[in-house]
Amino acid sequence: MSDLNTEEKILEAAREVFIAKGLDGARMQDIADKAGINKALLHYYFRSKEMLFQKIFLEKGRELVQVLEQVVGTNLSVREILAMLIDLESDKLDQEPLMPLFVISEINRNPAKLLQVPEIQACRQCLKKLALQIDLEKEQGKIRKELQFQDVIMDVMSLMHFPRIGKNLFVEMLYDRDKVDFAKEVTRRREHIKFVILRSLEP
Amino acid sequence: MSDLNTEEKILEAAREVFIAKGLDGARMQDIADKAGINKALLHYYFRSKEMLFQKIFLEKGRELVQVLEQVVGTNLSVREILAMLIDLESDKLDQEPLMPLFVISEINRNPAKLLQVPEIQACRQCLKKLALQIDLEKEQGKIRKELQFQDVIMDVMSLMHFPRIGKNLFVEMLYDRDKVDFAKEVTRRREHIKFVILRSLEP
DNA sequence: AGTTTTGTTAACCAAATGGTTAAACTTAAT
DNA sequence: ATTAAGTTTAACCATTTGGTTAACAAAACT
Repeated sequence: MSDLNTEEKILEAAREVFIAKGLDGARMQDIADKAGINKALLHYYFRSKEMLFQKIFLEKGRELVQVLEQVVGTNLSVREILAMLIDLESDKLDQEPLMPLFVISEINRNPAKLLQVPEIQACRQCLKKLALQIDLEKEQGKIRKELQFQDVIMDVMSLMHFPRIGKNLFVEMLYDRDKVDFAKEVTRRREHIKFVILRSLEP
Repeated sequence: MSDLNTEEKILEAAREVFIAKGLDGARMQDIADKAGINKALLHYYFRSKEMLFQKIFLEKGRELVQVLEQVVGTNLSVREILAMLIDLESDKLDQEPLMPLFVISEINRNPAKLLQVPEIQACRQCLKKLALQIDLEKEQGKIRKELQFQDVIMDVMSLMHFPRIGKNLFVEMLYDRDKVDFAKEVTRRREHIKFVILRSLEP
């Protein structure tokens, strides 16, 4: 942390605190402490809590749809796209598993924020392409006719994100709290998710 | 609201405010206003914000695992149990789609809270029964051998909860914001989820 | 009817919190 | 060396917020 310039130190601390506590729970003093600087510097660099928060929220909002956008942009088959999506998204989530919970929580507190992430509209466009590709493969008999592309996307996102954001609950309910290595379980689930998703495509 | 006694009015208002804003974002004054009473009455009935919150959190924590516990307690086949779980849980979530987001967010802010919901331990026991039933049906060749019971549970919960808590994001990304009836989409998805889950069991 | 208990309110309080200010320190240009 | 600009800090301020108090009202009890 100490080898970063002040602005980056603040941003890194803000990421941690906002993601862990949310906008309401985050304290400017905590961010300053974690960054190892005086609280007034936060305002010197970012004017207000709201503006600092906005920086982080937009950044993480983008990240949330980035992989999806990236992977749909390729010219692969639907099955290849989905498998790639699962792998890349998993890699990213392993770094910051609670990031989607942060973004979704904040969107629910104030849905208008969502519209300030233009990448979501861009992603929308990309997804239309995927919808076409799915229609095509339906015609070719490769994908079951009843499948809606919205469902596939929601399925993949759900299966990847929800176990991570609900980690504590699932560890307590489904595993032996002291013995389980949940990170390993999540890694193992990659193949399971691919299996479930790809099977759901079969005609 | 006005036909309830004061204590129930407070609890109902607290449910709404805590679920919408979380512990940190909730204001005692907002709860009092929504209940139509003086703020001091909140403390008269529940001593502190923390204690009022605890009441709601425990109640909702219980509700989150209640259906699972109830349905696993029956003597049905695994497929019947899962189909029933999806139907009952959907009915409940239609009433309060953001409740799981509330519980999970608060658990992440303070994981120790989780241990104060004894129903989760009870649920744990019930799930062992389901695990045995799954093993049995694996022996009988009804379920694919590689399937782990933890995965089925996480799959069902994920597919049901995540689209609801991410509603705003999904509507923006996948649908025509102005035209879509997301409630209808969620209802339609019931059958889709059953399909995906039941297919994932097939040997 | 009178008295005690329970319920309810307005006014108030102390702590926390986001934000400001003015001075001090650092760096680089002149 | 002097100045000017940018950076950093301690002290301070105003507001919000959870919580308290004391007086008042309404039941419940005698």
